[in-house]
Amino acid sequence: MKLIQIYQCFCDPTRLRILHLLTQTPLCVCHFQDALGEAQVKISKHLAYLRARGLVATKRKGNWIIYSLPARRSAELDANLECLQDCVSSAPIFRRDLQRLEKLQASCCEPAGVLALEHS
Amino acid sequence: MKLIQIYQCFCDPTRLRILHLLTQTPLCVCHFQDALGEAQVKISKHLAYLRARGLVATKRKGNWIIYSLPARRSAELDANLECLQDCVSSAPIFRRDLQRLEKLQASCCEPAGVLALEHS
DNA sequence: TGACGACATACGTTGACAGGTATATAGAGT
DNA sequence: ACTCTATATACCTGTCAACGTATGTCGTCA
Repeated sequence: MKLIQIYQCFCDPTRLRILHLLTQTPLCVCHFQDALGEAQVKISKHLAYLRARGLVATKRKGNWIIYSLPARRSAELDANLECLQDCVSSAPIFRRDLQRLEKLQASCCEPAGVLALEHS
Repeated sequence: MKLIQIYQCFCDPTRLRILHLLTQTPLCVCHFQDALGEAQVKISKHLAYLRARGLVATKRKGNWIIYSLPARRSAELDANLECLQDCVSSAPIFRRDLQRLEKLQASCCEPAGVLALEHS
């Protein structure tokens, strides 16, 4: 049951924060590290978890690996991501993540991560 | 984070089926047993799990214990239950659960379970 | 080719949870 | 008081996931 995998991915705070950022823009690992303030291993393993279940897609860009929501998503995933957005928009942790992300914009892997939308 | 608990509850197939039935009507344990075709222990433990996290409420009625969605629900819970409904309405397992439930209606704990809506 | 940076993976530990078997509780009816 | 029925809980086992530490991989650039 595909739905179950979605909920399994959703039931960890770190993964929820990751997915929340991804609904805004594709990102490389170091952006997640900085925006969430978590260790590289932790981020990397949660991303692998999400990837194994098809909730995120990857694309290499030089030294960096850009994570994004998959281009073609199931109706279930779209519905739940939207629902997540609604539930989360007011929560302080998620707002803070977003704010920190915005302050990073051009720092780390340059425009690569944040502007990947236009390039792809 | 309350949201996490919702997703934790949602990430097991049996619990998902239970919640799906509860969006239709309050039910006693034996109704779940029959509709889902699962053992009493299994149902009972998943109900306890849901109850511990506030996703369901209970009410004693003679020999039976009626489970229902809590009267006052958080916005998050409501949103996710609605989303679940949308995702699940076409899935065969869930349809089958509902059909089996309908055939049980007046059998087990009489009107107690299914009609609890009107009594409360 | 060698070093460095970004990211992934192996390994070990710990804790949570799913499932089953067996047993307890609690109300109803006799 | 005893019994029956509905439901819950204790205990055990296996699995999986979270986290940290250490190490591997793979591009890039000199």
